[in-house]
Amino acid sequence: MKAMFEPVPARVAFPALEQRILDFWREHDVFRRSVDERPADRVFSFYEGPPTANGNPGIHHVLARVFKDLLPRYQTMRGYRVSRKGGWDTHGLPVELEVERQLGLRSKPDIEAYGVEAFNRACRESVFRYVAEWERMTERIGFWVDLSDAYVTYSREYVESCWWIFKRLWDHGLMFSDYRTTPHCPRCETSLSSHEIALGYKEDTPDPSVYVRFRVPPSEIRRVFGEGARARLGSGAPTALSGLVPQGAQLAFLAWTTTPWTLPGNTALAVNADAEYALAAVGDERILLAQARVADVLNADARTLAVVRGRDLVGMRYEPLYDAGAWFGVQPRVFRDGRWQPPLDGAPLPERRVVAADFVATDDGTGIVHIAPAFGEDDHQLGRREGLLFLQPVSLSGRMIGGPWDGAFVKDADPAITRDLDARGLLWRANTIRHTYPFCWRCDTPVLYYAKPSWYIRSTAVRDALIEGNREIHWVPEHIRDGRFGEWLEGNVDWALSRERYWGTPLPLWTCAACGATECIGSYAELRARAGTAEEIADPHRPYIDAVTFACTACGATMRRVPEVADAWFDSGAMPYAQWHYPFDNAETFAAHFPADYICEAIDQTRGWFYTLHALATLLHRTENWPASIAYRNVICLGHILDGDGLKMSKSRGNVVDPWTVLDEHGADALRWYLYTASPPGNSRRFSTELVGETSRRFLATLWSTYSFFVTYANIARFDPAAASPPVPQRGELDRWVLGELARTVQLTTAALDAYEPADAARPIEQFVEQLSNWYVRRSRRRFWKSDDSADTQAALWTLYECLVTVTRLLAPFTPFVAEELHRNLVAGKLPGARDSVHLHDWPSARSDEVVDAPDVDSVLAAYETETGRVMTSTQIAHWMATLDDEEAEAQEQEEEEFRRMVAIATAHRELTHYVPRELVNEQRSADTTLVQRLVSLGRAARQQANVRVRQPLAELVVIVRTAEERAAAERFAAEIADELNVKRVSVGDGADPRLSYTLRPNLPVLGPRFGRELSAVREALAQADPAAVAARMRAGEPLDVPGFALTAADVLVAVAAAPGWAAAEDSGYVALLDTAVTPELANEGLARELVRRLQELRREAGLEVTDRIRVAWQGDATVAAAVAAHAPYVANEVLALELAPGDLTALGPGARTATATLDGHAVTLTLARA
RNA sequence: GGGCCAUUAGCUCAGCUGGUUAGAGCGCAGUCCUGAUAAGACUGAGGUCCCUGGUUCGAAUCCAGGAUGGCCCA
Repeated sequence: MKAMFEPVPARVAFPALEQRILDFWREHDVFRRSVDERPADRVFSFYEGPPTANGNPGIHHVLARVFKDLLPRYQTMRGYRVSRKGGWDTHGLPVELEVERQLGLRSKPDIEAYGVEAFNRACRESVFRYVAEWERMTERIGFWVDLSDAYVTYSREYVESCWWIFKRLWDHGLMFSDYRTTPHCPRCETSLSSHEIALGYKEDTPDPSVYVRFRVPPSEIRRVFGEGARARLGSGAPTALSGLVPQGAQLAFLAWTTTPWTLPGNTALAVNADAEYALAAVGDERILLAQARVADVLNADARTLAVVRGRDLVGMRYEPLYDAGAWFGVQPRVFRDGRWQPPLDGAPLPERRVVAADFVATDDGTGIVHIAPAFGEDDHQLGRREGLLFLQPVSLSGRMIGGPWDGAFVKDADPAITRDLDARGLLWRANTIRHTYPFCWRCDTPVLYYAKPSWYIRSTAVRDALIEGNREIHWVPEHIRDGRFGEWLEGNVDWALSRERYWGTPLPLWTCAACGATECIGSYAELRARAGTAEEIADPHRPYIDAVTFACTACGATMRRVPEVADAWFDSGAMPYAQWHYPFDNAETFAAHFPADYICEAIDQTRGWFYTLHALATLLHRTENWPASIAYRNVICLGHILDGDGLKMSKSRGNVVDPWTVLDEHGADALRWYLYTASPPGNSRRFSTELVGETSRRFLATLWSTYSFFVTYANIARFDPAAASPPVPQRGELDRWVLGELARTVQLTTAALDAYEPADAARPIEQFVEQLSNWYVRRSRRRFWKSDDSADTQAALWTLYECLVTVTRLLAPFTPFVAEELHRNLVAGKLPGARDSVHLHDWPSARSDEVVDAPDVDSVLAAYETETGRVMTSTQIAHWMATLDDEEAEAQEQEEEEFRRMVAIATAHRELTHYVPRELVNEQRSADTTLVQRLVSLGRAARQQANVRVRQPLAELVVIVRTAEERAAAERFAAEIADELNVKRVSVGDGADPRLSYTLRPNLPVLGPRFGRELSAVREALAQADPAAVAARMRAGEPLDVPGFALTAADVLVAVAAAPGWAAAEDSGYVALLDTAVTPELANEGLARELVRRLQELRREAGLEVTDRIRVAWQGDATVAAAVAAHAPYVANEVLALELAPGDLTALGPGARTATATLDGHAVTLTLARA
């Protein structure tokens, strides 16, 4: 007869197993079926944050993808349809940089010379360079995502959806252009948005730290410090300043900067109006700087001559470090009426002067800030407010324009400028500081702050809505919501959108050079109509789109597209709409999937994708009656993977672990399980291949060996899962215990997954498998294969089967491969209604089924439809049951009838709604088992102390527990403890035992609240009391005799220890006392067990099957003979011997196997042969 | 300079709202058990619960300050 289950080897190579499962999924189209079989009107929406495929995937990508995979698999099993549309992020600087490297281009002029058309073609070809690697990794780790239908951000349709968004924002005044200071990458020659800047900060960056003199001209010295000049001191008393700067002495403001290259652009100095500034004398020279900085900045011999307020310095003029005219090719500009414009013809340029600004602090530098409106953000604002001169002697590529260092990169000009100032006596001090400075997150070039025109999205207009919407988002970990993300939203600034680049979504803005009019185009049809062309827009990218022009409606001149493309983050934020080409297509699909129920990325996306999704959803919500103001409801924000030294893995550090080394060695399930269980998802985690291997051995191998054990004995016992299972109440105590643990595991795991806490969901499974293997199976071993009671064997097999099948379902989202393997052998084809894949089944539900007499399913379904007019599928029933908990059921009493009916249906469909009755959860039973395990553990410890092996039977074990309930439990489970510890009798001691000594400890949780401050006195009194007497009164239930305090048994804890002569182990008040005396009778029995063990070993050495019967011959001394004589039936039964005879070694004929051994000090020769 | 997170055994991590003697897995040492046998169990060594104050009868836990690391922002 063919075995019910395929035999399972005790060891397995998981990577090879996983390959077979992958083949199975592919051949049987399991992923697609798992989606399509779920009702189309029950959508769980998942958004894939698009990765870029122009680099090799690393272990951190695996991390994100396995967490992305988990919840869609789970929700599918909960009855939802979870379509998983893949996506690829294809635009942006990373792609351009890669292509520049390939083509040997070094700058934008190089690209222009090479040709934008060819360049963009190369970009398009390069974005999928590693796509095969990505697909291979994605499939290998079991991330189910539909890459065949992935959205591609460069596609014509995707770009058009982006245009539609731009148009909506434009129409509602949410896009604008302004001349502003933005972080600028001089190599990429484009702006970086604030979230990009956030990616590139580097700590400990060395930069020059220079203190520079800004000389005050003699005329100005005379004006301020000459005859009759006055300034207010801190006290307010007027003090004559005249004479403090002698005739002919030099006077200078001292300012500090870390960017000498901005000094040629200096047009003002800023002071804090309220701060105190010192006029200090250093030799003959006079220096002005913040009073608070004098000690740090000036030499020790400097003297403070006077102190004035910053506001007294405002308006003072100083000499330019470099004359505006010295910079050939640089056009001076001015701020007039708050706007940046060319100077009026013939009008003098604004003079360099001192201005007041709130941002000036006096805790570093000199309290006097060098202002270059062409560079810093604060400087630019100040220039606008104060009408300052604007000089920008630096090109967009970061090179000096004109002057002595024409063409030098600014960072290279720093030392030259410093030397020049030194030579001219203008340098006070120069050295190097280390601070945090932003670098371009892609090309690692230091970012320059640089004023230039840019396009913006007015996200500040919806700042409150962004914050409001964020409250509705469930963040894991929770602190991100109000912490990192919330604070980011609070400090929201307008989104600098434009990039002066090539390979990106072109901004659909056309401007008229003649009159300045701007139009935004929202679709290709609109553009064709506007341009009056019948020709389709085949490719919306540059340069083709730049060629489309049309006449300005205002003045009739030609309108041309602005040169910029969009920040690629805009593309990613647009994916909820653009992935479906909404609103041009798929309006229903979009509506069904917006907002996402779940997204998941690493924490570095807080200012990236998490933000752009949220920002665009909020902005679009502003423009119309949008379905929802948030783009996602639940988000798991993953911590980074760190290397063994706790450093972030990154390509630039070269410490990236190749996922394939882990996958090939330990397999995807081990890696997945490790990532889920190692730490909560938000924590950063150290990673090593060894840790994954440990997971594999500890968890997967344990599960596998339990599974292998089951299959071995189920086949022997002809177990048939299609037969009727024995009712749980008729099974053994151990069975009911393990099923209770199982039900609790289902509850815990389900609740944790519903809360988006994968680690909390996985850990109970791990604990359950451990208990299943190391307690249930171990305790039940004999029941499986040597039971005289076939009903008991069946009960054990059924229980283990149910546990394994349910664990398989629970594991399906976590470790989809091994779950599938077990399902394929244990369930598929073995049960009516069983599916060929575990991933097509429903999630186990832990709820009650009151209705036992289930009517025919079809008739119930029909009746349900007739009565309610609604159609119910079995999947829906399963979901309904899984989500409805008791409270809800009570609250919906009016639906009781409907509930009952559905329970009936679900019960009839038991193979679909895999079902673990929650009544099985029995806290008492769980606690009892924990107690038994604890006492057994103590018993082993006692044996260890006495140095008596477990195989040697002993007469008695006395256990002592702490409470009456535990006492009852210990008595009830005495036989089990005796069996596990190989003792003849287990008794429960009461502490009065003379073999014990006592110690008393106060029960602090009880006493603390009652006595508070007096507690130490109580302790003292207790320490003085006679422990044995107190213990005696406690047992008697009398008030305790502790002077001064009325204490009862509940107030005191008694610990006991063994008196000499007994082996004892104690832990937390639990005691195991072992009678270590070995009588000749016990020794005899111990020897018999030694014989069994040696014979079993011999069976295995002989390669016998588990069920083979044997004949045994033995030789030994009188002691051995006595042992055999006393225990022959036992020995024969244990080793399946039909014959157990003393004597001749060769009597058993050829094929016999012989071994000699010294057992318990007695020489024995054993021979066995197949019967 | 600011924010968030972390800091518990050699390593990776638990430790709930304060309460008895702070735990697990791995590693190490030893012992044992076993038709689950290249598994498993037990015992042991290994801890300043990052530091300093405070609150409290009592702090790994709460509060304040600091240190170190990671991330983020300026």
